[in-house]
Amino acid sequence: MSTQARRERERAERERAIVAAARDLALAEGWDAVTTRRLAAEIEYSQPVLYSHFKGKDAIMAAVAVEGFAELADALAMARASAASPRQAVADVAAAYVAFAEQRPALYDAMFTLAVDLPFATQDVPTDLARGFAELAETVRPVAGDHDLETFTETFWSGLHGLVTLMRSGRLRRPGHDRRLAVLVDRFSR
Amino acid sequence: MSTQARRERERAERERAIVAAARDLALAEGWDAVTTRRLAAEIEYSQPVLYSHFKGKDAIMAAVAVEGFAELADALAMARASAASPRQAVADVAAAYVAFAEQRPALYDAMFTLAVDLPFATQDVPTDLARGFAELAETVRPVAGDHDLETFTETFWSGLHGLVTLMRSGRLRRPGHDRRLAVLVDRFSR
DNA sequence: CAGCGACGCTAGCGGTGCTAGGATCATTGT
DNA sequence: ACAATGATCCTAGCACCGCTAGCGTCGCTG
Repeated sequence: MSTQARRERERAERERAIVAAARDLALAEGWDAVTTRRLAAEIEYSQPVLYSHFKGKDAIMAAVAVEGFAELADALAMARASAASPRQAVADVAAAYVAFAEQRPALYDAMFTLAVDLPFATQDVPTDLARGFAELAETVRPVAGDHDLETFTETFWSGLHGLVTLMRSGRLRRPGHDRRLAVLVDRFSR
Repeated sequence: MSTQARRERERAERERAIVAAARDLALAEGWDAVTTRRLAAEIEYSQPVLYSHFKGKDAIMAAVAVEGFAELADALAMARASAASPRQAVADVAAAYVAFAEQRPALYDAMFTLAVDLPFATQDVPTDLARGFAELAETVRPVAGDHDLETFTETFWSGLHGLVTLMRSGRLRRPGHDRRLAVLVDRFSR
């Protein structure tokens, strides 16, 4: 009976290895470089093994994204906790959000621009994603005025997301980024 | 000598047909359905002909995107011209921007999320794109306060872009969209 | 120890963007 | 008038993609 336990452990370990390999490869060379063949080679198994763990490549990307949600939530929480004032918290959290997206572009893509098939605005959204959103909401709560907090937070989030994606895709030039972020924070700090 | 003129005319016509076919196919079935083979079949030529007109599929998408810039600029200009007040203009232009993205999602994708290789923040940006940006800038000029106008416009644009992309990728629910847009407009109207 | 079931492999399917090479046809020079 | 030249467009194919069918092997169970 213990051999079965070992097999299950090995299987879980292999699943972790798949997600880790996908994540590392995406961070190093972008998602285009993450093919099922390379992934299989990386974990030293054959290609079909991937499909005994995940429904397809999208599901693997979704798993990577879920890991990213936890990291982002942590980063936002840390920025909020160490801010001197509520208004400063907005600026710090915004900066942390943008820094996360800039330092882990592939991770950010998996979370917010690719892999559409993971639950977002439904009932069972990943808890770490909800945590990140809650961090944003608590951050802007003191400056939301009489706006609906959820709506206000979503709009602020959209502003951050727009800045990140437009800059990373070359639609906005790198210099000026700090000023744009400052404008956004200013507009959402009343 | 006139036969050469005819050939050039036919060639230009064929190039227009390629872009039109790509555009129609993308609008009808999304960019995933736009393959070089289907495109070739659509224009009733063989696949390699595409490559005598464009460097690759990305270049075809870029051509479609450039057409889209003209449409967007027109839509924004019309919204701005018919607005009753400067503040109303901000709301109307924002609504026009979002409506454009919602009604022509494939076109919007080509313009702002895919096809990275077209000139954006460089010297020779497509004139229609510059026109669209100028429309945005003139719209927000009365409400920009003492912010740098270009920075202010870019940030407002980012907010719109974020709303559009997050909603279209399922990260934001459809209901609440109007309220989010209202919050954004409110924040950027002083 | 025989039978069975789970597991992971090889091989392959239908598709992608893109290109090499040859055939065809109009234009040009003699 | 005819041959050489050049442009034009097609067939065929390359290397790769995500994904799957089917088989062999190995270990557990009766």
